[in-house]
Amino acid sequence: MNRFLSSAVNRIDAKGRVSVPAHFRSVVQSRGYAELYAIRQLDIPALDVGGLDLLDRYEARIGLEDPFMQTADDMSFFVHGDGAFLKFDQDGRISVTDFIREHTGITTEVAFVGRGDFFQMWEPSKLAAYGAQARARLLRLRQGMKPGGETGEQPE
Amino acid sequence: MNRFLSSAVNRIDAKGRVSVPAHFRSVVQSRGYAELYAIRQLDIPALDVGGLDLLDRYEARIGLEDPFMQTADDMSFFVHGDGAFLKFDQDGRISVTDFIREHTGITTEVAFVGRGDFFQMWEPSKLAAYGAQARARLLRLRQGMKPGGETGEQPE
DNA sequence: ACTGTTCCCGTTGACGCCCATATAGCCCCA
DNA sequence: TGGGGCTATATGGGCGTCAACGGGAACAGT
Repeated sequence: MNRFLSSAVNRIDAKGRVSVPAHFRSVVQSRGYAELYAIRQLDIPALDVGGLDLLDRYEARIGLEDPFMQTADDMSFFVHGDGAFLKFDQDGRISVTDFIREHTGITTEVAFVGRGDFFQMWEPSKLAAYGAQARARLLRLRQGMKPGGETGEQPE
Repeated sequence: MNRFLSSAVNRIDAKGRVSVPAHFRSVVQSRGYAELYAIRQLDIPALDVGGLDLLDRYEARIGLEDPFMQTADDMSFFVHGDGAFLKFDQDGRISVTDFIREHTGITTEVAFVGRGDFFQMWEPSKLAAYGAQARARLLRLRQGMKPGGETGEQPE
């Protein structure tokens, strides 16, 4: 399977390196990503990491904004100017730079979370908190929806 | 028969493995599932396990949302971040990882429950409790009472 | 020269592969 | 029809492989 799926927490060693989960590495390879590109999430202390096609997604988002507005310029600045490339060493590890630490609050451990076409890096406790919120939002959504929808409904 | 039906309880061995019931394995094979996709239920301590079409269904549902809204992000977070692939060993066993244990409370035994197009994994006593509640809800319905009345216990 | 990065090696623990055993159900055959 | 053996399933365990991780040494940039 070549989608980023599931999550894992790995430790950062004394030299500031962390192993990217083996499953994610194989996805990276099967997708033919030569390098990984990381972008800071706007309102969330997480990094989105993926191939260069990750940029396409963000550029599509920018395209929805009025190019004369400040928002579009801010977004463009953010996406194009505030990203970084991550390089694997021979053991499949990347080094956790200040670029990563500042935005995420990561110190000693990194939580990797699959997101389909990309994955995220989190500080584990912040991930847990955010996950609980996301879950609560989905539950509210489900209770507000009419039962008997087709595609996404759980048989219950 | 091509559906996941009936239920069984199997033991987890010292290495953290558990046999998937042979009947379920034959359904898996007849459906041509190469690997199993597992996802945590939102508000119930159980895992839904099925083929890739289960994942496809969820992703199709996500595709209906505006990809830049919170809801789409929450759904992807849930489907991809709270999902995982399970691999059979050659004897038809899967290993019970922390991913499974955390959400379900499974420790020494696993209850497998057929649900038609997928099956579920439960901690046996929680399954029994949930089954009793479900039965009670159905009974109240038949008697013309409102479901979820004051006598109902919360899932635990 | 110093600091940070990259390469390479060793250790440890988890997991997959393979084989063994026990038990229960089934079939065959006398 | 009763008994014996065969088979399939669940389960246990030995062992090799690989991923995560730690650390020494080579290397490069300042």
